[in-house]
Parts: sequence; C-alpha cells; structure tokens
Amino acid sequence: MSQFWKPGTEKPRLIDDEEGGVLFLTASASSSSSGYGFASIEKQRQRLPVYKYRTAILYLVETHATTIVVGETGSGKTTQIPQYLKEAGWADGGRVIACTQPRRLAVQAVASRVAEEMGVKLGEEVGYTIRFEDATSTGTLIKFLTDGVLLREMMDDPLLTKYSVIMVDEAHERSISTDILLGLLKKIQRRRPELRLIISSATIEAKSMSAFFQTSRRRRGLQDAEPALAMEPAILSVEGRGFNVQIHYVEDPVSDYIQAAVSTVLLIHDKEPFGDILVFLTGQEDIEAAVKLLTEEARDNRKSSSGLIVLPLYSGLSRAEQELIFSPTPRGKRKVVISTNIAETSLTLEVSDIENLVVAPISKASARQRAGRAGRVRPGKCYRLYTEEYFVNEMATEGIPEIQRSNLVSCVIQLKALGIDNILGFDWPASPSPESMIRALEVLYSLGVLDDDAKLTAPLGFQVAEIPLDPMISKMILSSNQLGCSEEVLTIAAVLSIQSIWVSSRGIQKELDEAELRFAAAEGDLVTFLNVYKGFLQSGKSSQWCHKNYINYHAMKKVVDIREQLRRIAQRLGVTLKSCDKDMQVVRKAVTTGFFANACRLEPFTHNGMYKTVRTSQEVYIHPSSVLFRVNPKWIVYHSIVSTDRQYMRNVATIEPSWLREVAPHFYRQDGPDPMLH
DNA sequence: GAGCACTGC
Repeated sequence: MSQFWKPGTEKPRLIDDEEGGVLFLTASASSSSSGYGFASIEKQRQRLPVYKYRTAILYLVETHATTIVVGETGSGKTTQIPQYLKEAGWADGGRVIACTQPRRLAVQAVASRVAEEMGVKLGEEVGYTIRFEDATSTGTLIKFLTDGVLLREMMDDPLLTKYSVIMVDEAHERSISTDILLGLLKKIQRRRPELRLIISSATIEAKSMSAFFQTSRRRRGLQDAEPALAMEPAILSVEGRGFNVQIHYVEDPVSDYIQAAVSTVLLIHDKEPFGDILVFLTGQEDIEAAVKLLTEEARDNRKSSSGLIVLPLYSGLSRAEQELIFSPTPRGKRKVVISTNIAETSLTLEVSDIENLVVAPISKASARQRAGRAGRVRPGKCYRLYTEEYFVNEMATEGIPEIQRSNLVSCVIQLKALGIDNILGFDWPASPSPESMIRALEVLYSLGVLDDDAKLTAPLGFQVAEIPLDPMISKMILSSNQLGCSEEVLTIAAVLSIQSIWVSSRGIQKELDEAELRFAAAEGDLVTFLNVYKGFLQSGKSSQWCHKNYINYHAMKKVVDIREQLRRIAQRLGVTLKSCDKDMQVVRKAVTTGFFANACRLEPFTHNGMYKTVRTSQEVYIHPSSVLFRVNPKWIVYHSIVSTDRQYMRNVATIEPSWLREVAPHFYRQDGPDPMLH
C-alpha cells in the first residue's frame, strides 16, 4: 500500500517558516511499493518533487479548509495531488475530486496523463470537461475542467455539492474565470464546511491569496462543527525540478531591442558551446524582422552565424510551421526559435534542448517563468535585454489581473445568473474598477438583459446567461427567432467564436485577399462568413476545397461542431430553426440587435476611412483584413476592436441607421446624439 | 493600402 497520512496517526513533521507561516516538510517520505502493478509509472511518480510532500499535503488538506500549494512547473503537483487525494479516500462515497485549469489544452493533456498513470480509460475514473466536450461518466472520481466550465456548473448546482475537494490550478495566472471562481468558492466554503480547497500557484503571491481566504470560525458558523478544522489557509512550498538558470543582464539599456536580440543570439552562438536558443519578442512583425536580420547575417557573414537554424513562432503560423520547432536539431547546428509569449505558457517545450533565452520587458513573474523555460532538461542561461536595475526597480511584480483590464459584460451576467445581486460589493481576489463594472451594467441594461433594478430580465436575461457566448452574440441569436433567420445567425455566431476561418501564412497575402474576394459580400464580413460556410457544405466539407480557397479546414470543422452545439442550446431555449434564404436584411437586423452599442458612422468629408462610434465619438477605422476595407459604407456595426496605432474594427456589417433606435430605443434616445443626422 | 500577443464559456 502506498503511504499516506491518516487521521489519528502520527502527524508528519512540519516546521514553520519565519516568513508568514510557510510550511516545509522535514521528514523524508519512505519509498513505497506500487499498488497498481505499473511499477515503472509508479517509480516515475515517486521521482517527482511533489512526492516528498504527499503526506504533508494530505495532512494539510484534512486539517485546513484551504491549502495553498506553491510549486514551480515540473513539480508534478497537477498530476499527482488529485491522485493522492483519491488514494486517501476523498473520492469515496460518490464524491468527486475536481482540478481546474485555465486552458482547454492543459485540461485534456493532464487528464490523459493521469488516466495513463492510473491505468484507466480516459473518461471513466479520470475524466475531463471543456466547453463543447464532456469526457466524464457517472463513475468519474477525478475530473479535470477549465475554471470557466466549473463556473457554468455552478448555475445548476450553486454549492458544487458533488465535489469533495476542488483544486484551482495555475491560480497565479489570474484569469477572469479563476478570479470569479475564487470569489465564489470562498462564499461556498461558508455554506459547506466539509469542502476542501487547494489553490495551486507557481509564484509566491501566496500571501495575498492566503489573506483572501482567511475567514473567522464564527463567520462560517463553525463554532461547534469540525473543531479541528483550521480556518487559516495552510501554505506549502514544493520545489520544481528545473535546473539552475544563470541570469545575465545588459549593462546599459538597449535602444533597438530587435537589433539587441539579434546581436545577443550571434554572441551566444559565437561563445557558447552548444544548445538551442529561445528568444521572446512582442509580436509577429518584430519576429519576422528579427528572423530576416538573422538570416541575412547568416548569408553575409557565414563565419559568425553558420549553423544557425532560425525559426519564427507565433499563433498566426500554420500548425506545420509551428511544429518545425520540435524537429530535432541536426548535429553541429543550433536552433534559434524567435517567439511571442505563446512559448511562455501555451507550448510545451520540455523535450527540446533549450540552453539560452533572451527576454523583452514584461512582469517579473513572467520573466521568471520565461527564464524557467531554459532549465527544463539541463542547466541553462537567460539573457535579459534590460538592466538588473530595471528588473529590480521598474518591473511590476505581477501582471495586472485580467479582470482589471477587460470587458466585464460576460463576467457580470454570469454573476447575476448565479444570484449575486450586489456585483459592486462582490468579494474579489482583485477588484475590478467600479467604472468598468458600471460600463458592463450599462451594456447589459441596454441589451434588455438587466432591468431597472439590475436584475436579470425574464425570459431574455436568463436565456442570454444560459448561452456560453458573449451576451451580444447571445442576444443576436435569440432575436433571430422573431426575424426568421436563426440558421444564418447560428453560423455567424459559430464563426465569431473561433480565431479565424482563413489560413494564415507568410507570403500568401495576395492569394488570401483574392480568395476572400470570391466570398466577399457587400453586407460585410459577417455575411461573407455565410458564403464561406455555404461553400464548405456544398463541397461536402472537403479539405481540398478549403485548401484551394485559402480557408482553414480545421477551423471550418470546428465551426460546424460549435454551430451544432449552439443549435442545440438555442432550440432548448425555444428558438425555431429557420432560414431567411437570400434576405440578408433580416440577418443584418439580427446582428444590429446584438451589436447596436458598436455602431459607427463614416465621417463625412475626411476621405480617409475614418469612422466615429455613434455613442462616444471615438475615432475608429475598418481593419485591413475586412471585406469592407476601403469600401467604407456609411453605417456599420463591428464585432471587435484591435488597438494598434489606430483603433481597427474587425468583423463588420452594414446597417441602416434607423434600426438603432428601433432595436435599442433607450440606448439611442431621442434627446441623445441623433444617429439620423446626415 | 495595412496588420500586438494569448486565453475561456
């Protein structure tokens, strides 16, 4: 039998760290034999740093309402802790152990790893749930899910009663859903004293997290029940398995950071014996510039840069181009990967031999995470293109939590649906600004989702909350019912919920533009999507057809999939499936009922394609990727804005100005700015 | 005639 702590047996030895009660286990756990008959996997599990803390973790979870585990990547906490809990009986009696992740990919990867370690079929004892995909069964004991999915589950079961332990992993990333989840879990704890929380974080912002979860016994109504349960969160540190990474700083600030990155790569190549190089830059443009510089250098000056294989890495590249970075480096060559922050968290580079790393300014936490990428398989070096003084004095410790810099419309409606009426008084781990809250409430009110008392309206508000999409899109779907164009609008909604349906690759811009023209609709991008979708279906969902038309086949498969899910949800909410055939007027009208707040009017007399938002008179332009770029119709609504040197509207549709007051009379009041002018 | 990155329901 594996060794673990049981209530009533001798406690593991723990010492209090002087710094704020951080607990370290001093006893070394004795090795145990496998109880599963998978000796090699069991051995692997025991080699993970977290294994030493198995007993301590189980002890702390047993005796504390909340346990905060601080551990670097590679400590094994994500895969092991849920298994420890299961082995200790936390999944007995029909209870389930939950472990949340911020990203879908991580959910799937971790779940399949744990299923493999336990020797069970994925979807049975070990399962996972992500949006549009549920791989669990009634026998699931350990369930991995995105934090967003767990929030959705709270709509049906506000106290999350089936879970005995909820582990919130990667809490340091501070995604909006993680923050909402933490706030709500704190509330649940008061009603469910038997529930245990594990907050797992890679950085030592554990103290603020600990302060957040500090609750008094009286407040939780626990004067008599569970007297042994500590209300103060326990904090446990688990070391990672990373190797030492030597940090280098520049002596003086650099002015041209692309040039500095290129020079540093050449310097490393010249001075260091072996190992690949990973460079972080900010965006696609800078990356292509750096790749070009390095490639030119390789051509002009063969001596200093021969043997370099330069590879860009950003989300816009095709899957095949991205996968080049995983190809083994030939003998005598050195691979240089020049990447966006996609390599910071999203891609697993553990298997590649990264020795050196160059970094551009970000937060300290991010910088540490990037440096950590150099020490995954052996000791590495990290070259920072800023001074040590800058790192120590200027750089923010953590990035700003997403909730303090984002649109809160979805977040507010979700809290409303969970019965949290006093949104402004909600107990957040990091409070969003009241202004952004009020802006979100305004939009929801104008959509008709909230009433004068800021309560969800019936049925619209509850229906919108039920659909797992941006409330503006949900509203568009629901209003398509009366307009008789639900088939078309569901397609638009599905396309809007994926990144892009076009292939994105370097050097084919012209072909791509031409392909786009074949589908372009005068009514704008959203109607263009309908043409593409129709063509895809007519081709028999052919990948060749996609290839020929520069359309991303995998994206289209996803669109079909998501559309099917949305169709089911919409029908459940009483939307009748109906096509408007060729009548695009009703489609545009449905779009307007969702996106009226994003209405813009072309500025007359400027002739440079400048628009102003009807509501706030902000200067905006149509994005160059839009089919209406340079067409500049007078009145449009946009789906989203990208801010670069200008504010660019992405995915636009033409509208009639008279519709604005028709679909949102309170928003475009008679006494307000008159959209009918001109 | 021009494009910041990434994530989620």
